[in-house]
Amino acid sequence: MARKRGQRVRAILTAAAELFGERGYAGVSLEDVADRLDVTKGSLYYYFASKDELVTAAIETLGTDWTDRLEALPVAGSPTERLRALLREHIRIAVREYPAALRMFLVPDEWPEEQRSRITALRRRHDAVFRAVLEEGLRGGEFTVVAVDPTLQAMHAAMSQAPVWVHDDRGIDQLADTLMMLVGVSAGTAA
Amino acid sequence: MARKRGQRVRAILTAAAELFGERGYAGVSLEDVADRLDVTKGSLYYYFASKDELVTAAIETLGTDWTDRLEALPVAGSPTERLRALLREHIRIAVREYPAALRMFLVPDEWPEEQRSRITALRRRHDAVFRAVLEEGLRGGEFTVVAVDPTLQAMHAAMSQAPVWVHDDRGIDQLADTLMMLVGVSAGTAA
DNA sequence: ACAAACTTTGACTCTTGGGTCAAGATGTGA
DNA sequence: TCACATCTTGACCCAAGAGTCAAAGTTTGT
Repeated sequence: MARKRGQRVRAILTAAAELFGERGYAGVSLEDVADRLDVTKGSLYYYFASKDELVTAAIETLGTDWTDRLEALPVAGSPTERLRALLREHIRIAVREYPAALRMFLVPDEWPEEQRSRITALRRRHDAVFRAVLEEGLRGGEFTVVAVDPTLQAMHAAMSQAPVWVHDDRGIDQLADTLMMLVGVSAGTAA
Repeated sequence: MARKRGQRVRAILTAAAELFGERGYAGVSLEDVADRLDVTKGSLYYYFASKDELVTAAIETLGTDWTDRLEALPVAGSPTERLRALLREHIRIAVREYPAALRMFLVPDEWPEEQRSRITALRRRHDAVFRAVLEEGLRGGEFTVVAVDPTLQAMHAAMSQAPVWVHDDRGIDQLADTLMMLVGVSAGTAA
């Protein structure tokens, strides 16, 4: 009963996340979402009070899943190894599973105010995973950066757009290695 | 006569580029564009057959203008100096004038073939400016990269998203210096 | 001054999309 | 089987926005 409802909600959120990821907030109608689920628009309103609410929930689900998986990576190894593993995994998820999710996180200005702040919160948690490793590497002298924030922002920007031009494992590794340059670690270096 | 028409068209494209740059394709109506020019929507249809056509032309204007400005930068100096200048100028334009340009360049996926190829051509020309300096720096041993393409892609991704989190001159400089790390040049180094 | 060409208007059509809701369909439990 | 709760539907409302067009306004050349 309550479980069934949960599954239904989940299915809706998955469909919504895919579509909004592909075409952005204004580019997707609730009819589109309903069509993909083979139901009618009215049905969606039984579960969500508005388009905004649906979209917020969809982003939240996607963002939470994503961060969970990054946090689940092994904590062993040097900062260099761990950062590289994080980058690889992040790019892999982006490329393989949410190839179009980028627009969702990319375009906060377009979204209603309430949604914006929740996305920001998600991002912060996501960001913290990378920040922790980066700062550890800095303390240990393993990494060098101009400043922490722009470094993280640049990493995320590049990873978010990766699906546009990265398609195979080699591309994933190359991009991860390229981004390691941002912390002053060259590809050959096994610090 | 023909000149007058050209000026009018340019005025429309400028207004359109600004608006679409701010809020994206779906977020701007032709009424919005008309309002900014103190004319009515019908008037725009005298110059452009459709919203798509207007937007494509606006993107072309924006892209051409942008690349022109990068190409106009002084050619003197080492690759390091020139690349840094390019990055700074690019970020400055993105942050100050076309905060949502990225969005415009991402939309084309579903657009008609003709418009898409024009935009692709723009991108290639834009990319070539950076590629030339990067390759020169590599030949001279000044730069080190994992691979040229992911490096350029990462740079552009970061710069395109800069408007989201960069707001002042200090941020612009920091980001430019951060991106120099991608080619193996640390902030302090004046190669 | 006048006609021809050019430009702008505003009212109009049509479609799309967010949101509502009463009525029907499908369970679920006793 | 009956009653109650849980979905689902499809018709409907309303607003916004793309696109059209005849008529009015403005230039321009002669």
